[in-house]
Amino acid sequence: MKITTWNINSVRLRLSSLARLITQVSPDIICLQETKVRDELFPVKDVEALGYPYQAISGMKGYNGVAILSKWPLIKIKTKVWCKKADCRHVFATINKKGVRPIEIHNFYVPAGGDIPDPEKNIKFAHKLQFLKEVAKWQESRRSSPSAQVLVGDLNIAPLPTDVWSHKQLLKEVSHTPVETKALEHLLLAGSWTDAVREIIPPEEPLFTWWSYRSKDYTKNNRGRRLDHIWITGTLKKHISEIDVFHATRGWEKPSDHVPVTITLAV
DNA sequence: ATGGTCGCTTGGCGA
Repeated sequence: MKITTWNINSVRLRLSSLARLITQVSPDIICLQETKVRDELFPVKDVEALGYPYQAISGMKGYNGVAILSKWPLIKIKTKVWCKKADCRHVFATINKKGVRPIEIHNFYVPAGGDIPDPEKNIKFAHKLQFLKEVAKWQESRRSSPSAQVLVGDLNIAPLPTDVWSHKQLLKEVSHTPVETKALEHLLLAGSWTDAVREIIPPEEPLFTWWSYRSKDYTKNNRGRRLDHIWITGTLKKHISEIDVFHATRGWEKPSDHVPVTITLAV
């Protein structure tokens, strides 16, 4: 089972990129973030034609939006409201493929948090921390639920020193501040998750999934960050067969600033 | 230290 997560930054603008990704990676499940489209306008038919008839979508006009596209039936589709905002940042469902045990999959788009890493001065940063706190609390309360779970998404935090181009220079930048990386660690522990990507790619090795648009040539200084994650529960740990960060998309025409990350599970 | 670029919409916000 191949599961891909990708912050696509507008699903309508990048349908052809999605098609190209599918040709090259052929995932069973694709989790998108920043779809930026209301559900009524989601390109359901186009996505069906690409081979994904089962879709769990949660979108709004202009901002945010998440979607799970699947080759296999999705059951128990749900969304959650966090921080009392119905801002389409979390959709989850159970993958119900014949002959495979059900896997619950969570797709998150964590608030980016603005520019100033101080919750007193920056309401967006306060929102980000509150969001992580609420999700962690929820995870603690449902520890006994499905044993096979996957959590993916744009978590907007690069936790390890090797998840950013310069640990030292980014310690005061939103996405890599200690308060955020601690909050993410707390969430990871709260749900008893394993960082599947770092199980395969050694933590010593720099690894990025996002490069800012605000640079002429992203390859030149390689100033990236690992903001996109795949976490799994313990029972799936022994089934990881591959992790792929599909860097190529960042060099495509009209790229998203994030690249897809894929896990292959031998289930 | 600052500004740099996108996408959704057409002025300005969010990333």
